[in-house]
Amino acid sequence: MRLSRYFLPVLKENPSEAQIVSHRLMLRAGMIRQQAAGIYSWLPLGYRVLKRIETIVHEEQIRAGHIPLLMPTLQPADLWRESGRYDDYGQEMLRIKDRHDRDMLFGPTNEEMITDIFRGSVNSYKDLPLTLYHIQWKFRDEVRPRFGVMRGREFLMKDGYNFDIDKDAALHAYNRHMVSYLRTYERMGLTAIPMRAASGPIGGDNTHEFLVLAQTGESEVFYDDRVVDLKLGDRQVDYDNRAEVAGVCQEFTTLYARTDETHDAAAFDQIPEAHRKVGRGIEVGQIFYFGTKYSESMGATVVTADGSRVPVEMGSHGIGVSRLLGAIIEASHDDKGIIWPEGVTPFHCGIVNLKQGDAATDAASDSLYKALAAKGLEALYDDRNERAGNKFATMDLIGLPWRVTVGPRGLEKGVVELTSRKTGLSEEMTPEAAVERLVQIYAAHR
RNA sequence: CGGGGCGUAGCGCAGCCUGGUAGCGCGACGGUUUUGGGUACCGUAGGCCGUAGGUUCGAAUCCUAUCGCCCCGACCA
Repeated sequence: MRLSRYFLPVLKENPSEAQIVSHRLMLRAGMIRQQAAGIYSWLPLGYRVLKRIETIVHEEQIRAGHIPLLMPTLQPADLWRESGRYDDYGQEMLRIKDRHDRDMLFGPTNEEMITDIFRGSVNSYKDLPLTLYHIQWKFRDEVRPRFGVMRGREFLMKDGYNFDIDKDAALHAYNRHMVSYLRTYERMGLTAIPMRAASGPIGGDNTHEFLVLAQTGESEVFYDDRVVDLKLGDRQVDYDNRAEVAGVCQEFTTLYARTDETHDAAAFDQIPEAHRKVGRGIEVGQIFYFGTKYSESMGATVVTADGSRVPVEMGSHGIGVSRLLGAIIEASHDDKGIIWPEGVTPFHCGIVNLKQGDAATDAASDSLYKALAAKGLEALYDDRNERAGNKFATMDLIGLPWRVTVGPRGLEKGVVELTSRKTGLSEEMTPEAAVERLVQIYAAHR
């Protein structure tokens, strides 16, 4: 993409309404624009990252054997009356009447609807196990939305629901989600720690929240800091192997890690003092096993091998997709701007043409741009007629992980400069070598 | 929902107390200059001063109401 033809309304100054760093940077980098309290438009740069995150979530869910579908944002109230949550949910649920005076609502979650879909088409144990999920906009009418997309009223969420024949199978689904979530966050360059949590109105007694450590987090967290070093890395997990999946979960949940809701001071004190940490975290996902809470109230049953009919065992699992943008920025930025991890960056690299209008630098920048495209790499080419300082500042602000600088000085020697946003270190090399290096870097993020 | 703050140009703000032709910086646009870290100069455009009502000869300014936004707390898959 040529910057001269793109829509990237960056701001030099901090908008006064934004208090925390991720919100400020998203506004300044031209990623979002607020339309009402807690409701945002996603401008092109923000939309790219959002789509990138969504893609990773999809890929990891599908890898785990889960099946995507798409349910609507608007739901009929009757479904919620059936589960009993229409009255329970309270003011957070946005209630709407249609022209025929029917009660509707903007979905804050989809347990009822997915259960309705399930019971309408699934009757036999032979159709299980089944895990369905979607990535769809939710609306929760928060009393006080804040922190930009971190606590918006409208937000994009992946929510999945497993249907299993018995508790063991359902707990395997729970574990499978934990592993797939760990992979998902790692691909985004995040360390998200599974922490035992409280289940709240959703019910059930088995639940973990995934928290990204950040000073601006809304939850207080207590943990053994050795959990931070746990990594899934390159290992291949067979998602159908119950013991293997359970083993990974065991590995990631044995060390103490809890939010203030479930904190146990006595257990915490058992941790060696050097590893005992209290901090704050951003919740970016949660998994639940809740058994037959919804299947019983809504009549979602299957016929078993012996001919009897039983309510299915269920769980639900969520990832805050739009919130992740804020969480990633909170975890990865400096005083100049955002630092995107390679896995979620809106463009693979930036190209800064230091002397726009100069025949040699224009030609070199242009051919570099095309060479990258030929290798499937998307560059944001700053071809504006601006000062170098302005171009560098823009690139730093929007946080592309790599920048190729093309200038007359370097071209005399036949080189361009490849700079890491994260370390700030630059290396001179031929344009061909720069392309090859970027190809290698991104090979690990395909 | 309780407490506090703020609505004036795209962004950041001054002016309000003490009523009298709406300003500054950045940005945008045109030009000159410049070109390896937000350059300099000249010029131009852009505002029902959130909205409605009131007081007054006269309201961005005083009064009332209302809408919106932000922060703290409470709340929160």
